Amino acid sequence: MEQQASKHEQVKQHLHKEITEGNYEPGEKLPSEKRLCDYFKVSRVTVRHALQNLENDGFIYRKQGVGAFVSNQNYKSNLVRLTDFAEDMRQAGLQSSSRLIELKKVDPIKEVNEILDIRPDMKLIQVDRVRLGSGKPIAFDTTWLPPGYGQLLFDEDLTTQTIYNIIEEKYEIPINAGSYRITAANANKFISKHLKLSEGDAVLEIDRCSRTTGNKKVYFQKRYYNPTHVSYVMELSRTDESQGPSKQGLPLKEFSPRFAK
Amino acid sequence: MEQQASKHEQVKQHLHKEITEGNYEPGEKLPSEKRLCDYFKVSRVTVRHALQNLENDGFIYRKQGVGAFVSNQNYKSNLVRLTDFAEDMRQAGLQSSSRLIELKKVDPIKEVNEILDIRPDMKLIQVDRVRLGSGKPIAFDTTWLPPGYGQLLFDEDLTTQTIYNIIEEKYEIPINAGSYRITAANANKFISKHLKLSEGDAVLEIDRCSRTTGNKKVYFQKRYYNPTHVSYVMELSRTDESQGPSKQGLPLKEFSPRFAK
DNA sequence: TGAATATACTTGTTATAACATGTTGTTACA
DNA sequence: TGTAACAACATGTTATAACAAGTATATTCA
Repeated sequence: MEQQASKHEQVKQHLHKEITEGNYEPGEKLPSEKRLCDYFKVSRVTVRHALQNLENDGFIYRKQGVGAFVSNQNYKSNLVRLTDFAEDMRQAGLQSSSRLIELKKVDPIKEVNEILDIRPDMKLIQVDRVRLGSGKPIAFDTTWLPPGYGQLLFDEDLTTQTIYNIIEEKYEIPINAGSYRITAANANKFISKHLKLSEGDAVLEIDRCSRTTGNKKVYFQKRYYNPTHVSYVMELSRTDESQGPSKQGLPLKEFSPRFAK
Repeated sequence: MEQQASKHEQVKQHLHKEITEGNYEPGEKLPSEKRLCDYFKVSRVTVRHALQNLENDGFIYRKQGVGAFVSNQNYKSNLVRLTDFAEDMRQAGLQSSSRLIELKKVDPIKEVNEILDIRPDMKLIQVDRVRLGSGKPIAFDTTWLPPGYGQLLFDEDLTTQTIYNIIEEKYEIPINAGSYRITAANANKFISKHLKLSEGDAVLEIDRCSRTTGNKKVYFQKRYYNPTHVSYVMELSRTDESQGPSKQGLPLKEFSPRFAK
């Protein structure tokens, strides 16, 4: 039995669908609240609730006395998408693939076991991969998983699928949270070989730990990007008032990896 | 004549003040909506509007049937504060200072002039500084400004004041937007000397361009962080529903430089 | 004592209604 | 023709009201 969503949620989804399907041009005005009330046969409270949510998510913006308009940007407001390598590549117009270097069970690593919140004597599943964009090596990464999650990977094709995808879509383990650390490192012999760099060349290192329900750690990954191909770009901008000066910083409008070919 | 703020705004500000002043512990439950209605002598619509805004800003979270609670994080929701080195240091509990290496007028630099959107033959003001946290070198940065803005710096004490501060607070030129690029680089002889590193060591490079009203570029800066002292940390987390799976990525809860001593 | 149930309380949803405030286009007047 | 006043319309604010749904606590019964 399917749970019926609330009315404001239905209205939101309907409008969201129309926007993402391109039925409205960026900047185009949505029907007035009154019209939406009549169309959906709901009260103005409900319509405004839906519009409020769409505004919070950055799909529309509103002007008093004028109307609600579809945002011209395709930025996902404060949503950050750096979860999936394949997705990143797709957006950059590159074909994503991976070269599996190794998939093996390894002895516990003190630092990693602590991060993953598992017993210090528990073995780990380790995945080493080179990540390719249209055939060119973009990044090298090593992923560690607790055995419970790690064993899910042994029957999967890791050259075309991302770990994120296997975990979340095939096994329906939702990734609800993650922490990321961005730093710089010198490529060692192993990494530089795979990224076709010289030993000692600077690489962009991203450490991340993804968590599922109950803050349970699913995997920890160290990824090394070739900085000539990848950098992270951020756009901050105050649209208008917000309030006062920049005592609170600027709202993040975009944060994404940028790829150079 | 002072403009009277709306009631829900007053309620929000009142609660916000109490939260930031520490009258509520993180995780502590706020009074129920009913109580807030009675206390502020407003309707439930108004109270809920205020709570909704506080929730959007990340100061509280709510649980149906239970109540509203003060967030334990001091994250500024989707506001990102990486504008000011001094501020960053203060939050890390370190004393901020700068060592001015050079402040000079230099010949146009093709790449920089293009970024700053000024004529290719226009000279630039260049500021080289070592940024210190409690006396230890944390970063080296070079800033280029168009002569108009640059000349404002010649009478200022750049060892204690940040450029951002001088521009925005003293000359009241608001910084409304900025773009940032995070990448990795090998420290050259010059940089490594100032950061007490070895030549070739990897450093975290942040390029940023700050803009004022009308998207006018105010300055362009290249900053090199010692990665053993500084990395950028990001926290993404879905509080609850949002909607469906993570097709849209995760909301950013925190993004800030992290300092190790 | 332990589990099921009832109850009170809390937030979530939705409708109706009135007025405030901002915008735009039209109309009337100089 | 140009401007000022006005009307129509849009979103913003706020109150009242009722019910839905989730949670916690007290109560009852086995």
